[in-house]
Amino acid sequence: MPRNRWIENLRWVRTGQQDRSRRTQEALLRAAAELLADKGVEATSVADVAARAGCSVGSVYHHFRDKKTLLVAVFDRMQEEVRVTTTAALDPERWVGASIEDLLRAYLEFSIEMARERPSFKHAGLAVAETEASLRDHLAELRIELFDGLRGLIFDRRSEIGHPDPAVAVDFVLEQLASMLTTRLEHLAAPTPFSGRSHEEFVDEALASASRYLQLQTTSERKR
Amino acid sequence: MPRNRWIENLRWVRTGQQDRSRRTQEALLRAAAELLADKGVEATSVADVAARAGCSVGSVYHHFRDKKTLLVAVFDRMQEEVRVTTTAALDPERWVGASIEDLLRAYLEFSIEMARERPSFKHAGLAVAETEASLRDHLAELRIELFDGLRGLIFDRRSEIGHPDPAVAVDFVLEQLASMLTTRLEHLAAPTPFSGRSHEEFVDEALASASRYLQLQTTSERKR
DNA sequence: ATTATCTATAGATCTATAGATAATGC
DNA sequence: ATTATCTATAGATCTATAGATAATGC
Repeated sequence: MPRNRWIENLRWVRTGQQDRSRRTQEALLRAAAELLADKGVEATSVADVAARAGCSVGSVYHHFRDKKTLLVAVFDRMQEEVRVTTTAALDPERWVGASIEDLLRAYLEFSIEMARERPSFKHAGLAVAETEASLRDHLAELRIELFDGLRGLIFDRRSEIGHPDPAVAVDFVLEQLASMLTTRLEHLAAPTPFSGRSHEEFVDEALASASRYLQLQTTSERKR
Repeated sequence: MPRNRWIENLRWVRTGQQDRSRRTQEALLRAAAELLADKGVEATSVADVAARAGCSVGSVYHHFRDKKTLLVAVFDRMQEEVRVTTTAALDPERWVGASIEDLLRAYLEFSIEMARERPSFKHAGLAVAETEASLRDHLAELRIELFDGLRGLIFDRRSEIGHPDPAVAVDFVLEQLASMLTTRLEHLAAPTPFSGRSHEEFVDEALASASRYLQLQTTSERKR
């Protein structure tokens, strides 16, 4: 137990002073990330991580105070990458001239792309977050940041929306798309009605659905 | 290792010959189900289960060959209840006179009701299934049975559907609703755009969305 | 007599540490 | 001289079993 509440969430990660140290630490974080993605938190032992990183168990504990600290470090790094990417993606400058449908399509396609590049990224994160409240909170903040940003971009274009209550409708559509992405991209996909179909077909139908529900009007329609 | 492949999936659960035995077995299954729902597979030890059931560790191993056999027994029982309920629910006789919207509403409301009654039912099942392929397969079969049944009932009413490709559209809607239910009813719900709103509001919007996407026509519209 | 239960413990992991050994860079 | 690494192992779990003890019902 830490002596006072000001330091109870401080986790010690040693900052190496030799080149060798940084290489080992990097190897450990990388190995841990891969094993977490493959096998989950419980099945990944410190000895496994050390072996995959090509060093000893003792060395792990030289760099990280305990196992949890190592896991938190892995996930913190992942989260930071996501945060930077999200912030850049949500810059309104990037979306000048885009319609709501363009925004939603970009959201879907980018999410699918990310899942293809790093298959178990999200799964590993959720697994670690399950045992560590502070990470769960960080993850929640990230999600809120993403959805707030998207909601804002869409709301700037609310003249396209014919639905009588745009505030409710936009939230509903975001939840709808996020849920379907989760189902579609999750680690071990169970069979679902649409799982046999291609990502392209999925994106098309998802946009058709959102478009009809929001009652989106194209620019030409609004001009009339 | 079993001696031949014909018995390699046979798991031994002793059938008690005394009343006392059946009571203990019942208590063990019940205790295990509760602990699995609360803490997940890895965090539930055999000693925990024994303690909660009010008996000893040795007794657990009298009834179940090993820990996995106990978990499988717990989940098998859950699955059987689900299967019976699903089969009864999908009987076409029950739905004479129902519209597609009635069917979808019933699906949503029943799912929400179930999750309220037995909060961690599904979560526990998925946790066990993750470590046991045969259960994963059973679970997949159950899902397929549910979706095939629903798809059939809806297709019997396809004259209500205005969407140019009803086969695709029905699959898409089922996936959409199933995904959103998963998001909404999952064990530890993360914050989502729509998570602050009531179940009633959710059901209304989900049906509005499905109805617009499928281009459902009411009976009176079709008569015209 | 048979079946069910309990106590106690062996054996397998896994986390974390202590102490010895090797590499680094001022 | 300092920092990083390794080897070996203590201590904490957890699964599963052996053997003794208690309850059941023919």
